[in-house]
Amino acid sequence: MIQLDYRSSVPIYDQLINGIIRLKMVGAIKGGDSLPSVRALASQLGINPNTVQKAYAILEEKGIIYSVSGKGSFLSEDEKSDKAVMEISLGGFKEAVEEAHKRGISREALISAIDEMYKEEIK
Amino acid sequence: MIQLDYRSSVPIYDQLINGIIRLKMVGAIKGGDSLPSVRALASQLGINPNTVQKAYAILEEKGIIYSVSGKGSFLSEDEKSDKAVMEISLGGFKEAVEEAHKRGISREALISAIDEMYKEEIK
Amino acid sequence: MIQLDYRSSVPIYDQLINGIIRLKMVGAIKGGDSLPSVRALASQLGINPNTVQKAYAILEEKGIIYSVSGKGSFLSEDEKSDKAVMEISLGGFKEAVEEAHKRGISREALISAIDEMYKEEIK
Amino acid sequence: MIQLDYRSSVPIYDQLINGIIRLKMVGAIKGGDSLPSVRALASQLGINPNTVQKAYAILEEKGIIYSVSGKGSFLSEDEKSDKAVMEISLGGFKEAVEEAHKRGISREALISAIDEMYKEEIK
DNA sequence: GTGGTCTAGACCACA
DNA sequence: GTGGTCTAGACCACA
Repeated sequence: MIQLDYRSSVPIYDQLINGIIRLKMVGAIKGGDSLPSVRALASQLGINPNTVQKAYAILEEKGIIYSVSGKGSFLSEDEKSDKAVMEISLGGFKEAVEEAHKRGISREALISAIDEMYKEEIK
Repeated sequence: MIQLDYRSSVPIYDQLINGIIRLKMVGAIKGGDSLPSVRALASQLGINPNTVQKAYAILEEKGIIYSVSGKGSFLSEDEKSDKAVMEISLGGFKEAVEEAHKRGISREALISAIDEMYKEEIK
Repeated sequence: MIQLDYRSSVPIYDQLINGIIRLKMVGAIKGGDSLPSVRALASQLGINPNTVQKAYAILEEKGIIYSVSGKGSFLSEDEKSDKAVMEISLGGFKEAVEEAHKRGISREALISAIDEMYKEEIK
Repeated sequence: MIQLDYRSSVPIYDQLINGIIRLKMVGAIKGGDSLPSVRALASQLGINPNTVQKAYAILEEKGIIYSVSGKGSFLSEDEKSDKAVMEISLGGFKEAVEEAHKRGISREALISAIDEMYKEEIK
């Protein structure tokens, strides 16, 4: 299930993208699986179909899913998809590292922050 | 000096905040130092005074700077300030770690990404 | 045999039309030959008979095939058919050339692109 | 100026993308130039701002333009942009060549079609 | 039913 | 004013 945070400044379509990528990363869904239809997911989450459409379109453009008109949307199975998923997953993290680096935070400080968080199972 | 990227999707006022925090982190400025006036900084960077004002207001709210009417703005000296600086600096990073963790990315994968980036001096 | 790509954004009925035209272009089928019945082709390809019907209707409209009630569908034999086949085959290509020309791409750039692709046996 | 064909099956946002790329290819606009605002272009063309927004978003994603909130949209100046423009420009043409190849049309037939069209200055 | 496109119109952050 | 997001709702081709 995808959990949306309407109060977040992160756009809903981005949260959707993240949610689907997360489901793939943790193995809840895999290549070839069909995704809920645009309308079904929209009504299930209580959001507008256009918003789901936007998320699906971006995922398709990245090669992570493919959509067939009149049939539905499916998770891609090829390598390219896995690579794209990994890239996006690490993308946000890398940006954060870059930002931290710009602020003069040392490699060690970052690693100890990670250790601390993983030790407490995050938060 | 603060370098702005007008093409970035990061708001200018956020870039300003980041810039001032960075200057403090790397020791270029320290507690008690005076900051340029809103107008001076705005004209120096060629941006709108409102934007500088917004950045200063947020920094003041966090306790990182303080303003004295008719005198100007100054970097705070107390511990609270240092903590706030560190918190903001690490804040975005921690969120990214949490997101990565949710996606099932291992601690090791994150650290190796950091190592790779610091080795190449970021990017 | 006609190979369908269900993931393609090109409609199935268009792929069918392309497939039949290709078979004629390469000489695998020729004027007078009978085509599989709508139902037979549909079941063989695992698609909806409506889709095959649509493809046949368009081919008939162009004069490339003709249907005889109770007998089936056949490839036309007259010149008009050959011309239509060529026209359809080159149609999309000519549009692309026109578009490229509008964009200021030179004749030479187009030809070198073709050479490159044919050298690598396309893609 | 960008000419739209509402009867075409090519989506309006794609026609917009093509139009802007064409203007860049022929040198009518160049790196650094500002584009009309989303709203201005929409009202000028008599279409919905969302449609222009979609075109701009895609162009930005390809690195061909960049948008600054509150400022406007601008043509990128870097090499990457030029490469993307060329790629998209030739992209449609290459697809057409591939399609023609699948249909068994020879390299020579394609080239003679090009020659014919360029001789008559297209159409 | 399914994805894709488009309009009309609102609201927000930013400059 | 400017880009960006989102909703509500319509219409289309396709299967």
